[in-house]
Amino acid sequence: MKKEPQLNTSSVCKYRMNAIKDAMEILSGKWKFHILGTLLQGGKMRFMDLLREIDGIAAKMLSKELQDMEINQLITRTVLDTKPVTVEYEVTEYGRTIEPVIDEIAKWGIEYRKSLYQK
Amino acid sequence: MKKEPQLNTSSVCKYRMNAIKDAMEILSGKWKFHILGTLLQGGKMRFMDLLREIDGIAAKMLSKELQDMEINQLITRTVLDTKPVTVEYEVTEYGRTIEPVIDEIAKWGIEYRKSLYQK
DNA sequence: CAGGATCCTTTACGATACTG
DNA sequence: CAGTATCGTAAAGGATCCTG
Repeated sequence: MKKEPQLNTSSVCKYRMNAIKDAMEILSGKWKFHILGTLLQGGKMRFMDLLREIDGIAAKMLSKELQDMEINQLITRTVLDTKPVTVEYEVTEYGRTIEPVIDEIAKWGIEYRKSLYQK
Repeated sequence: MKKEPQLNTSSVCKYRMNAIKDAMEILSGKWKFHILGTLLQGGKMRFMDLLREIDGIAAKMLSKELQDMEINQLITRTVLDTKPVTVEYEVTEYGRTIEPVIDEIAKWGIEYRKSLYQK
């Protein structure tokens, strides 16, 4: 009796799985995709704009997430010399590379919502 | 002088953003994508298999995330009548609809890793 | 306006030990 | 093997007040 050739899933796709893990290190959290999505389609936005747009987020969380994303170069933060100050947030070119991911999530989310109403 | 027609970003894309929010309600957390990705390419897998595959996860977390995902019908849990018991986890057809999302995350993660080494 | 500081509650997450 | 129980830390999340 022949033994099945063992398909070693352990090593074959570790690379891919580590990539997912690394990606989630940057992108995890309830709000990152939401903020990024909002910013991607809103262009330059101010703190208050984001706070209004993003339903349910607290100022503290928004502030913290924005800082994270600035550190990771996904967005830029620009302070304009007005009175009172204006601060603009914008997605960087690098941040834009996440757009396909967000598109897929949005697509899935839309279908998911549909399935909820069908039940 | 003509005034630009105001593109009302507030309402136009609320739908999409809510979809993202809903999706993240189901998929957020450090491990969901990782577990799902592992299970997608490993087929039927047992608890210990997953624990070994998924680097860094604790049994408690794995157990909890699996329960969540079972409730949300992303995976099935099958108990086989052996001694000691065998439990198999498998992605449902519905769970498979998340594959494109995971593919995009993996793709992005791979590029992200590359960019790390270039610095 | 754009937030930080403070206080408090609730989840998320993790390590270790134990059970059917 | 497939988990649960227990305990502890760290973040998430909310409310209110404060500052340049």
